[in-house]
Amino acid sequence: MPRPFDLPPQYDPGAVEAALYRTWTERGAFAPVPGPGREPYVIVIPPPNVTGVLHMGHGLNNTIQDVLIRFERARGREALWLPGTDHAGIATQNVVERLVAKEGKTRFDLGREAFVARVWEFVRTTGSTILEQLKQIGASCDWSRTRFTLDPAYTRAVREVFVHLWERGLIYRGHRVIHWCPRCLTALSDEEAEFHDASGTLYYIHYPLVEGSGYVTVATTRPETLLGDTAVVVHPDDPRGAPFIGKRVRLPITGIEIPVLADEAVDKEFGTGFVKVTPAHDANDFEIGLRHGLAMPLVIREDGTMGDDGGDRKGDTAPRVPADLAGLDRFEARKKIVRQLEAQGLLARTETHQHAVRRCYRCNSVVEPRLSDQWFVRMQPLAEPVLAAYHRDEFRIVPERWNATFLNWMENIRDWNISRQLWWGHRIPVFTCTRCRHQWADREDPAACPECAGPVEQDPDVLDTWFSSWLWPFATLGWPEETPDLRRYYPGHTLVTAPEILFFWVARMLMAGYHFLGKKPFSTVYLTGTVRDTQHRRMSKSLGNGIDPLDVVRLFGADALRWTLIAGGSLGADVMLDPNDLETTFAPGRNFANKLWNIARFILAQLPADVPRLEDQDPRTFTLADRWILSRAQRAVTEATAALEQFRLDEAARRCFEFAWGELADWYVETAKPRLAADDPSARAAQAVLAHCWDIALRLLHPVVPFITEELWQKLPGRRAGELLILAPWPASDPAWANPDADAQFGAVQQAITAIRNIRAEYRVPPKARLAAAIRPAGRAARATLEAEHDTILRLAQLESLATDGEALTGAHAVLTDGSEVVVALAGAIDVAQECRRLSEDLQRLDRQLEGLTTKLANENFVARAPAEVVAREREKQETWRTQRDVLAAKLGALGCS
RNA sequence: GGGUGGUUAGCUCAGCUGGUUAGAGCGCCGGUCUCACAUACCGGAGGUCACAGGUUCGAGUCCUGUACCGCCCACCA
Repeated sequence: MPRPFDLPPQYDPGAVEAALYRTWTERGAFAPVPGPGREPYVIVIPPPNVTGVLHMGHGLNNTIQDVLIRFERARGREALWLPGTDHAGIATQNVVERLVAKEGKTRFDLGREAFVARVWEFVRTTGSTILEQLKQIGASCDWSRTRFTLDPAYTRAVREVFVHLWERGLIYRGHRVIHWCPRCLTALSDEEAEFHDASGTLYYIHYPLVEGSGYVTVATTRPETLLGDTAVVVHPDDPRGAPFIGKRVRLPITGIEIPVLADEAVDKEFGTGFVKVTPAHDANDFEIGLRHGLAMPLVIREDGTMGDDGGDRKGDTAPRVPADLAGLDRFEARKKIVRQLEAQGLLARTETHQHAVRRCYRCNSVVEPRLSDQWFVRMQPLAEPVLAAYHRDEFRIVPERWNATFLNWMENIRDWNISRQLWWGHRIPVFTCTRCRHQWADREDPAACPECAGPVEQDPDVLDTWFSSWLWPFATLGWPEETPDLRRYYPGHTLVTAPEILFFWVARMLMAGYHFLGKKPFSTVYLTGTVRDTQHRRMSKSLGNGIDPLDVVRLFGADALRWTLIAGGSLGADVMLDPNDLETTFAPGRNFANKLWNIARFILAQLPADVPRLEDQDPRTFTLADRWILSRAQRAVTEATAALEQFRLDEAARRCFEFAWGELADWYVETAKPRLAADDPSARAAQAVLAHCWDIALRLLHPVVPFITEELWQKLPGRRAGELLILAPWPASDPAWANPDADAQFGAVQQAITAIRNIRAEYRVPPKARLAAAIRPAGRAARATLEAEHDTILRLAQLESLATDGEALTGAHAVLTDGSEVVVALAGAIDVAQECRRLSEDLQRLDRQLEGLTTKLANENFVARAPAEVVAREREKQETWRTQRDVLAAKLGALGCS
């Protein structure tokens, strides 16, 4: 007799999630628990920007990490998920600069010290926002170990690393053309200057010869840089160049004379074969300039406006930027110069040109190549140990397809520009004596020059943000101190991140790990996909196609969000979400949570306070359905575990979903209802099986949908007080419960029920009508099963009576795959023609299949070459189908069908 | 230019080492408020697995090529 349900029929995630999360944290459930035989399992979070706001990319990435950490925690590992934030130099400075701009000021108005204080103030007030948001999606990080890349201890690590590299000659001052962002006013690394395809214009410009009347024509996308040209080059083998090499040409606009030189770097196929050389504003031209000892005048200033700005002028000291162009933005100057060229008849022609333009990854400004002095790290010595370790299989990348990309970058690694002309970040610990010019890197701020005791000044620049993030796997654990955490939790295990920071971060962490600790930082790199909209566009704020994960949490619950992200996309694949239809996108997860809620409402109403234990039941009281669902549970555990071990989170989620909803709720619960109402050993057996399987389902599903499962697990009777599902052991796969016979027999029962339901639907039998039916079993075994399950079939197919003794009935027919025959009595309702059509369609389909199969089995090659078990399986199938076919054919004959 | 991924039902995707009648969710059609759940239940329709070759007894699955979409890298200005 079911008790009244004291839970509402709808699950309200908003009412329970916050309290559950509080319980987990209060009980210290996220902290790693050391113990005998417990191996650590460590994930370090990719630290979000301290100014960041949670977006779907974070949602995906962190849900994956949470699933993995909860799985390993349940498996008994000493699981640590270490959280924290990144100071994100440029990004954070930009945010605060914008705030300051609202007050009508620039950072220069405030001055360095006041501005940095302002950033700190901002970070202190808003810096934990994104971590709080992570809590809302259920992230089970050990918050007691939260780190920030500008923490004092972390800063010591960064400084130690810098000085260490300096002492080994791996940091040097490079004088070359680097990427410069004229808006952020800083240098950028190669990785920070991203290529964007652009449709530009290729301008063909005449450079008149100084002597005589001819000219050479160059092609360029950047006419404004001609002010800084110091040569024209042509390939030495290019016959077009021969008459001009060694001659001098006159720059348009300024009239400055420059030489025509030969250089092999020129591509003869492109443009006119003549290339203008602007050594101070183009990395290639810089190389050419070096080879030929050219002057390298800077003609674009740091802010992107035109102007003489020094450079390596050598003997060439004439002003290069005319007064009417000085101070103009480079793109304005381009237009003006083009007009002037046209006016002077020096613009030969223009054509549209597809090319790639580098833009600042933080503000999207077009980057200006610029001759400059910066600090660089020599990367090759750091890369080599990582490559060697890669080839020893010490770590791996999933999905594997990223290996080629990773290797290509590592094998062609370039030195890393680490200095940034910013104020927010780790100040570069390089000091210079203003008296004797001695320069050194120091772990402590020196009071005076160690050489001459003269006054010292520190390098004004800060380090690239990534110069601190690359230490994340060990600096967060206390390195360079030999802390217990460092000993215990390094190396870590799984790193989950987006592929776009494979070079920025992942590769460099590997290099730092091997260089400074001699060991890998993690064993597996899991590269996630990208979250996109239905048009496959990356979700971004600027496109306005983003979905706020917190909106989803509010509308559908954190589990719904997690479900869609995990079950919706496979390993490393992009996840497509529809920002215009949140309902459709997230309903599956919400519906599933609600389903679990209602399964629980039912089960809880069936279970007494002292839940019968499975092992206390007499095995003879187990029904076919009991044996079947226990067998399915065993399979679910095995398959879900295997899938998670292979990082197939989607597969695990779907398998558990099928177990809970498709197998447990749709079939087992339905078969068990009448037994549960009784008070006898069979009822107790059903209760024990139900409780057991439900417990397994909740444990299996917990990593993906932690809130609803914890909430429902708390309601299960018979647990020790205070136990938490998050800390409950992962279910063991007990092979003793595997039962292929039960699988097959229950499958036959399901088929019989479905066949009868099918007939009812086709003949539009009202659901309330109870019909008579008969089954003629195909054999003795089938008879035994169907007779034993008589009551189940009767109830689930809504029958009045069910005969299994071959009683003749008039009605609608179906033949099951084993040849068992089903007849549903439909006295007046039967339309013989319709019946003939239904059955003959079945027969035709079967004949088609049988024909294919017979051909296959008649093929000597197949029988000889296919594995014996495959052949045997096909023979068995043929046997079954023949039986089914014969029964169908006989039935058609009996009905008098043509 | 090099590398790499995708193309399976109207939509979003599974389909792992080639071997049952290619699956799921959503949507759609028909029927049900059946005492856990209408965010549900029952039944159903819907796919020449992008295209063309090839390997094989057998190909959605392996190979080659083509087309389209995407991502990464790259010093043709």
